[in-house]
Amino acid sequence: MLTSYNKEDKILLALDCIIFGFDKNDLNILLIKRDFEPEKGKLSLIGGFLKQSEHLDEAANRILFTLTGIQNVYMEQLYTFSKVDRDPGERTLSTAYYALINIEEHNEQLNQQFAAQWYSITEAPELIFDHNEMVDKAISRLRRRAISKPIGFELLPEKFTMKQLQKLYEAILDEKQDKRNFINKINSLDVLVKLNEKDMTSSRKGSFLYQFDKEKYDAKVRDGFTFKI
Amino acid sequence: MLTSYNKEDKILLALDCIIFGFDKNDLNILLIKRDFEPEKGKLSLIGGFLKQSEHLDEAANRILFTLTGIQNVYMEQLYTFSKVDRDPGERTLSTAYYALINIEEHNEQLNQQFAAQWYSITEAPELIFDHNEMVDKAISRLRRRAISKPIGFELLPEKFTMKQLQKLYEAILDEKQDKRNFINKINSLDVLVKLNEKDMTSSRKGSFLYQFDKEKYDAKVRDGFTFKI
DNA sequence: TCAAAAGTGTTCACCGTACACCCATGG
DNA sequence: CCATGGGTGTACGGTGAACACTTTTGA
Repeated sequence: MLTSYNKEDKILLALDCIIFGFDKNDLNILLIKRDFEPEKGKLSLIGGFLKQSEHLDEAANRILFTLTGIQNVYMEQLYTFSKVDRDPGERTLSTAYYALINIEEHNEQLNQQFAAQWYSITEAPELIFDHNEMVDKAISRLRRRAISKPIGFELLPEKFTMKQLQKLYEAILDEKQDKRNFINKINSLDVLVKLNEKDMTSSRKGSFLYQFDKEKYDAKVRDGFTFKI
Repeated sequence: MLTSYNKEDKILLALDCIIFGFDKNDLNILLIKRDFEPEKGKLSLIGGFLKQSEHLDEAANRILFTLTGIQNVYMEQLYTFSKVDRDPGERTLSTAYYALINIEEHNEQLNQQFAAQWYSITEAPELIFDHNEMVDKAISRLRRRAISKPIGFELLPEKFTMKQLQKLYEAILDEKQDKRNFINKINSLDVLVKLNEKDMTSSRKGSFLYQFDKEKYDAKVRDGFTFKI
């Protein structure tokens, strides 16, 4: 029947995930020690190969789940890397995805069941292949997204303090924020619910907890609102 | 030697180009009537397949050149599309690229040697497969890029009038610009050279021609400047 | 009572936006 | 001399940035 594509080359398509987590002060990424050749023993992003009948988004979720037990998190396709010699083992392309996860919710299972470990992006460990390039691109993308879409909350617990939110944005944007201006800005966006509940772990006075109100945000967006930090 | 990847699936990787041109008032894209199955006779983006030992960027340039005779133009990778049934002929992925070209410089050869034809993006012709989705994504990307990077000039002749530049941005952003504010903004960026030369085709008085000064722009960027329209 | 973090408003400079008239020229 | 598009400046409101003191409470 359809024969027109027969002469074309088929290629191995890998998929690598840049998994971001936020831990009090720093943006972290999840890395594993590669346990097979080539480059066995070196640090690497979490990755795998696309299957014949699989959407890239599905593959990204499958690989993430298989290697970390994590599922149902924010993921977005980043870029497809195709340097001919990027993997010395064999010619592969790799489509990179990045994910945002709440570290607290996933830490235990990660440490116990899997070899994955968190590294601060400020340490910038050396990775195999073109994975450092992937991480750099992911960080830039995250920066641009985080100021124009409410995705930062994916990195925080459900309930968080203003201070935590500020620290998060300072880590993402790599620049200090003015406390009052930051809070004023967040409040003017009017997409958080202030809870009648305080976090008492950080001070005697305690600080109020907030929650992102997705319904309110969606309604405002339908009404022409744009999130902007 | 290295055998660890052997069991993985290999997949056909296509590449499609969204080629933008600007013609007086409208943003156009270059399309061809597909002359092979499946979907023979329908409108399609310009595309081809990635070869085993080829970088995607190279492939994009090769395909563009082969099907249009165009080379050395601005191109950027957009996204990799992977719906399992996106091509009814066979399972393929497609990485989309978009290109910006100066229509005038390329029009003749296009019309004569190739089957490619320009269509206004406002007409939104129906395309095969997921190509409409690709075009939509390319337009959004172009919008975001054009206001933060000086790529719009790629769509204009080397020498252009302020009016042409304004029309271009109106077409890209799909919104009318105020003449004085637009010119003020452009002038405040200070990256154009005003030539001692007028375009006499549009009025009795004639309008001055300008040129983008890439050296000046690069120098300013090194100095912390960011282009912003 | 004191140490430590939480919480809270105002002022000012700058930028984006709205807006209308004169100029130059060829026919 | 007139019709046509080219070219120019200002005033205002809103937004972003700088900035310091009071409150609460557990030890």
